[in-house]
Formats: sequence, C-alpha cells, structure tokens
Amino acid sequence: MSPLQTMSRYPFAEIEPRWQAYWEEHGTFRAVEVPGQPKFYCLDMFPYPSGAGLHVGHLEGYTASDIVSRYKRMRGFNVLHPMGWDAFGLPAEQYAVKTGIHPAITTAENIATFRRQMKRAGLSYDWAREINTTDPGYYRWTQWIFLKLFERGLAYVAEVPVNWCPELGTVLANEEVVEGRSEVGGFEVVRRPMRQWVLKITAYADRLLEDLERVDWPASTWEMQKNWIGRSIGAEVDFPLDGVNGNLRVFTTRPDTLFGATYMVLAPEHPLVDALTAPAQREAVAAYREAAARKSDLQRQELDKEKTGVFLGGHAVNPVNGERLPVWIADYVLMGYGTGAIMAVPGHDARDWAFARAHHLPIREVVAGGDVTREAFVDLEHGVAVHSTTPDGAFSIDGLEAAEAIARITDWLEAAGKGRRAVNYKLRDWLFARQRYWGEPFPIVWVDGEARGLPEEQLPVKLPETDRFKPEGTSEDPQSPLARLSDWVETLDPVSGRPARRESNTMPQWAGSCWYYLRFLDPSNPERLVDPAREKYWMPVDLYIGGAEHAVLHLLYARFWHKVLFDIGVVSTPEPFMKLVHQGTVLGEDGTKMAKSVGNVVNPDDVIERFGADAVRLYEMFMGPLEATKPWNTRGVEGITRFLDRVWRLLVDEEGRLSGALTGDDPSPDHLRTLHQTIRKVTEDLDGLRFNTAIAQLMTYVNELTPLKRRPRALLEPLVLLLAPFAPHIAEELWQRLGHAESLAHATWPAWDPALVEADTVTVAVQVNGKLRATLEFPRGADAETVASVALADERVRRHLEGFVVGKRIHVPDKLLNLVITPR
RNA sequence: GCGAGAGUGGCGGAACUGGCAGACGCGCUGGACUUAGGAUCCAGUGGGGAAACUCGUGGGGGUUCGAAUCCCCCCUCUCGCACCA
Repeated sequence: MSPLQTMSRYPFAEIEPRWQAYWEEHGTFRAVEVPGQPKFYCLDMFPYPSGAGLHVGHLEGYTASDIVSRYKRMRGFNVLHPMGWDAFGLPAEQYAVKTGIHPAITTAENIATFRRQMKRAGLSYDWAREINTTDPGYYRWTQWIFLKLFERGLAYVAEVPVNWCPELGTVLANEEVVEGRSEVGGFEVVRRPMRQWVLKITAYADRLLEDLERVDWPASTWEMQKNWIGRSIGAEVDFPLDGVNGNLRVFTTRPDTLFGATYMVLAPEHPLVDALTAPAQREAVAAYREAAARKSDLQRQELDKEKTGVFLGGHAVNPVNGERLPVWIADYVLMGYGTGAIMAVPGHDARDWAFARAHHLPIREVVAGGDVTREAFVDLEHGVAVHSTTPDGAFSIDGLEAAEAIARITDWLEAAGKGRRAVNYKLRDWLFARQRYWGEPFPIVWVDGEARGLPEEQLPVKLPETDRFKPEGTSEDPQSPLARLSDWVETLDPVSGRPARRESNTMPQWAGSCWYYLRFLDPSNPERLVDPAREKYWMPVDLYIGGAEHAVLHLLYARFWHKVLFDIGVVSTPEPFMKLVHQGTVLGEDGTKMAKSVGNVVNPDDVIERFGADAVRLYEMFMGPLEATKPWNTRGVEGITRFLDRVWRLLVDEEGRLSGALTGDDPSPDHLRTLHQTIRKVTEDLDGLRFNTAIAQLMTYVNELTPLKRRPRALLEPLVLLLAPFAPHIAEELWQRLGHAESLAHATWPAWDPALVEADTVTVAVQVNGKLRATLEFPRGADAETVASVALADERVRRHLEGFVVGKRIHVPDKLLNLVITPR
C-alpha cells in the first residue's frame, strides 16, 4: 500500500486497537444487575475452540449478536452478552492420541487464539464472565446436574442397542450418527447392545413438544424438533399366541385396519422370537438374526429396496376375528420403536405391501377407496372401512371414515381388554456415556455392582492426569482410557467405606453445553450453580444466535436439562431460549463450502489486517440476510471500506483534523427528512435483524451528505450513533473527535420524528391498463379528481387514450392512478 | 420418498398487508482531477430498439384494474428426516 493510498483511508489500524484497549480498561461492557432496568440477554452459541481458529462464518453470527447487543445498550437495556468455550471434545483428544500432547494444553492455546480473534473483531463481550466447560469449577456443576438426574431416576444404566464406532472407540448418540456414519470423522457405526448410561429424555417428550409453543424459533427448527420427538397416537393391541401361552403386543396408529392384518412381523431382536420359532425354521431364523445383527445402519439403508425376512413357523391370533396369522421376523421392523412388533396390514401400509408382495402373503382391503392390488391405500381422509365386522356380527366399523373408525375400535378393544390407547415417540432415551478421556467424569462409584452417586461435597470429580489418551476398548468391552488408571478408579464408597470403583466413562460433549447459558449469569459462584436472584433477573435468553446444525442435538438436550432444573427449582422459566436465529453458511469466494482441502477458507485475521475490523463486520452483515447461505466476496469488503472512508471524510479533513466543513447550521428540510427516514429504517431493521438493508440505508444517507460543502453537525452526530453498533471503532473515534468525552456505547439512540419522515410532495405513478405511462408530482394527500385531471392532461398519458373510453379509475392515494380503458 | 425453505440484472442482493421491479453494494462504461491511478469525484449501467415503445422476477396456466408477491401444475437447487408401524 503506497503512502498516498493510505492518506485517503481512515486509519483503522491505529484506531481499532486503541478503542479495544479503551473498552477493556473502562469495563465498558461489564454487565451488572440493575434492579428495575430492563435487561436483554443476547447469547451466541459458544464455540468448540478448534485448532483452525475462527473463520468468517463464525464471525457472521457473532457480529450479528454484537450489533444487537450494542444497539440494545443504546436503547437503554442492561445487556448481558457473554462468551465462553465448549472445550471438551473429540478433536483435541484425537490430536492428543496422535501427538501425546495433553488436550488441556492444545485447548488452552486454541482458546487464546479464539479470544484474541474475537477481541480483534471488536465484539463487546463481558469477558469477566468467560467460562470454560473443562474448568473443574465449571464441570463440578455439570456433575451436580447429573447427580440430580440420577437421584430422580432420569439417569440410569441399561443394556440398550447403541451405536458403536470402532474407529473412534466409543459409542455415539443417535443424533451423532448421520447416514450410518459418525458425525465426527465420518466413520462407520455398528449397532450393538451394550450396558451404558442413558438419560431419560423420553420422560420429558410431551413437555418438550408442547413447550415449543412458547418459543419464537425458525419454523424449520421447530419442525425438526417436532419430528425428532415424533409423537404418534394410536393403540396397543394384544395378539394371543397360537399354541403357546402369552401375547404378542403391537403398536399401531391404524387400529381401524385391524381386520386387514394378514401376518405379523417381529424385529429380529424381539424376545418372543424363540418361543414362536418352529424346529424346522430354527436354522433359517438363527441365520437371519445373525445377519441382521451384523448389519450396520449403513448397510441396512443400502439394502432398503428389498424387504427381507423369514417365517418363524409360529402363529398369533387376531383378537378381532380369531384368524391365525403367520409370524415373521424382518429387519424393517425396529426393536427400538413401539413394541418391536407389528401387525402387518399390507393393504394399507406401503412397507407391509412391499413385504407381502416379496413373500407372497395375502393382501386384504379393509378401507375402500384405492386399489390395493396396485399399491397400499393409506389415505386417512378419504375412504371408509369395509370387511371389518367380527364373525359373530357383534361389532363392526364398516362404513365409517378412519377417524371415527379408530375411535370406535379402540373403545371396543379397551372394553374387551384386548388393547388400549397408546402414545409412542420416535425420541429415544439419550445415550450419555462415552469411552473417552477428554470429558466430564461421572460423579458415580460402583459398589457391589450398584451405581452410587457421590455426595455433593466431593464434587468436582476431577479428571485424572495421564499421558495415554487412546481408547483401547472393544465392542465387547468398551473402555474409557480412565479405566486403566487404577489409582483413580479404585476408591472407597464414601457412605460405607467399602471398596468401590469409579465410573470410568465420561460424559458426551453436549453435557457442558446443556446449561452454560446459566453459568454466565453467575460464573464463579462456588456455592451454587447460579444465584436465584441473578437467574430471575437475566433469564430467559432473549436472543440466541447460532448454527442450524444444532437444531436438534444441542437445542433439544439443553431444553431437557432446563426443564429438569425448572422442576427442581433452579431456574424460573420453562424454556431457556425465547428467540432463536440461525446464521446462514458463508461460502467461499468460489461459491462452494469453505474447506481447508479446497483452499477457499477466509481467515478473519487476514481480512481484518487488510480492511479493518469495522469493514469486516459491516461486510459480514451487508452480504445478505443473516439466515441466508451466501458467498464471500473480497471485492465487497473493498466496497465497504470505501463507504467507511466516505463517512470518515465527512468529518475529518486531509490533515486528520475535524473537518472545517462542519457547521452549526440548521439542516435543510430535505436533509432533515432523509435523516429521520434513516433513523426509522435503521431502527426498524435492527429490531427485525435486517442488517443488510439497514446498512444500505446508511449508505444512501452518506451518499446524500457527501456533496455538501457545509455539513451541519445535526446531520452527522446521529449518523455516527446509527453507525456505532455496526462499526463501533470508527464511530467511537468520530464521536470523540466531535467533542464527546464519554464512549458512545451507552449514548442514547437517535429517535425519529414521524412528522419529519414524510415528504409533503409525493410521486404518483399513472398507469393506463396497468402499464406505467407517467409519474407525476403532487402535494401529499391529493384526491383522485386532482390527480386524474392532471394525468388526463399529460401528453404521455393522453396519447394512450385516443380511440378508447376511460372506464374505472383506480386511485391509491399518494401512490398510483390506474386508468382502465376500453375501445370506443 | 416425506417435510421445510428458496429460484429476481454479469454478481451479492432490495421491493411494507398485491400498487413505479432491480434500493444498496460489487463489476462494467464514459468523463473530471492527475506524472501516474488498482485513490478520489461526477455521470451512466436489466434485455431489445435511433426513438416511440416493447419484453422482462425458474417454466406453464389462472385470479385481479394491477402479480416477484395470491391460487393450480411442472422444473431446479439447498437443508432436514429417512423402513418410526
């Protein structure tokens, strides 16, 4: 950069660090509870501090929340805007496995980088509230919450089918498995039954579903949570076994199709398989079960075109008509949902239809309206029940539509003791243990094969030191690296004093992020998770900004913990996050996803170095709507620096002094109007998080002021304030040069005068048959007659009327006149 | 396959409850100031046309005085879910 170029640029490299130091020294962004002052809790999803540092995608969400925070401060709110680190997790640990360097060391380094980058971007966090999930002072309370869950029976050990990832040497939650592979690393995952810690999130399924009504979230996220919980209402029906004592219980959402069941299917893992297997089938069944057990989820998916299964040889009896139904096993029926068994109604279920076709099983129509020889008829709205009368004629739903039929037959089943109403959820209990080193230890010891919670006074259970981080467990014996540390594992039961073994699994990464927003309220309280008065003051989070990738995982888990904390009186609100916004993805300059392998990653350090933090912040917001996916364009950042240069030159002359063009003049009415329009637009857009259009309006305003030789302060001071949330460094600098001693961080946001916003003349569009022919100036409020008479006299309008009769005149005051004409 | 969202200039994107399509920025063109311009300032910039005009918001229908906006059908893209009985 040549010296001459530098002259026309505002000196961001000098200004920005100076103001960052000022804010830090003066504690400008410290948040302190002030009774009576309205609060605003503006939260970012705190990051996992990876080795790569921040990229401009992170910065988009952080900038947005920072702008809102700064704006709200100027609107008189007491703003809480904190930041911390979700620092347990796989990458640091995998790095440790590879290099032997303790994850605590790399984590600390990465955090230092993140913090430096955030400060450099001018983010107005209250750094006094910084938290770190790996800090024993923090995870002590993560463990404390676990104890509460354990005490309430919401944490338990069970033999459950889990997702075992051999490559990572750990189990994973359903939510961490994407298309049969681990979300982290993309390694293959297999299903295995294992004894593991599980959290009973299903006990909260209804509340998690219902309370979605209370929050203002993106519809897509709302919908995803709803689908993930997957509540469905139906009935459980008991089918007596033929020749064997016992019942086969199934769940169905379509009890109205009970008369159409032609066979039954069990999941391969179902406990009744053995009882129902005929000697002749034993070998085939065993082979099928073994094959199914070996299949990973990935393989199951690849094979989903063809429905496989084996007949067991046994039968069950349909309780409505006494028919003997053959019982099969097939892996399209899942052990984890419902009862792990279904009644197959091929006429009215697409999966059963495909299976029946493949295995030559009968298909029976019991809802008229489709053609069950061609495909399953599953329409719930249309069609009436047929062939649905008991053999003795005592009960029938024939002729009824589905809704009515379902109610009737369910009542009948209940009365007869053959079934009952039932609700099922897709949501499963949350597999909570990981066979890893770098996570929170459980506050649990095992005594005589029984899990016991440690007393609160013994918290935190600190993560023991080691230099061997590699999990060496197998699917038969999944073991955390902690299991090898016998000095740590072998302990005494604090109650009985008898020998005990510590639980050696660790918690998953989600644990720490389930409640971090509460610790920010009272980050170093040694007595409590959070002081109740502080909790009441700050909660709930008013605005929560973070990536859509957490739509299910983090946001569902955190809501679950929050509700438990609500139940035990730790928090006062049923939901933690009121308004939620997901920032969109920032793509590389080439329009593809930023990735190190492609080499299109934009590092904020580089762009801040070249253009300054203010320019980067402004550009991040100017690219487009916050939620949209949009490509980075360095040229666009240059455009923004030109804008900031123009703002600078409005107030500062070539020698760097306050410009002599500034005057105490009253602004012209036109300029005053643009000012008030700008205040209104920027204010409304900030309230609606429409940062891009707010910036566009600021540009328009600056463009209008630029040609002025004499520039009234009354036009410029509000501009500086309006710009401040977006570009705080340049704004602070200009504000100071304008003679203000105090930082503008808490200055009063400009107000607009509605009377000054509207112009007294308006442009009215004149259309003929909907086509624009002229635009005319009128005083505001001109009536239809006035507008029409001028319009009809206008040559540009008149020449389109020749040979036609003017019929209807549509007049939208101050906007438009449309003349509807027909041939004469 | 199911669910949600989105398709507007060369590019990123504007457009309130239907009312002047393309704000603002990038890029581009021309000019001014300059030894110089990758600085700055001024003017222009959807396509076609000399102009009058005309065509234009993924494609095709429709409603309306009037549609980017509302309705129907189709195409494309993005993101979820994926045998949940």
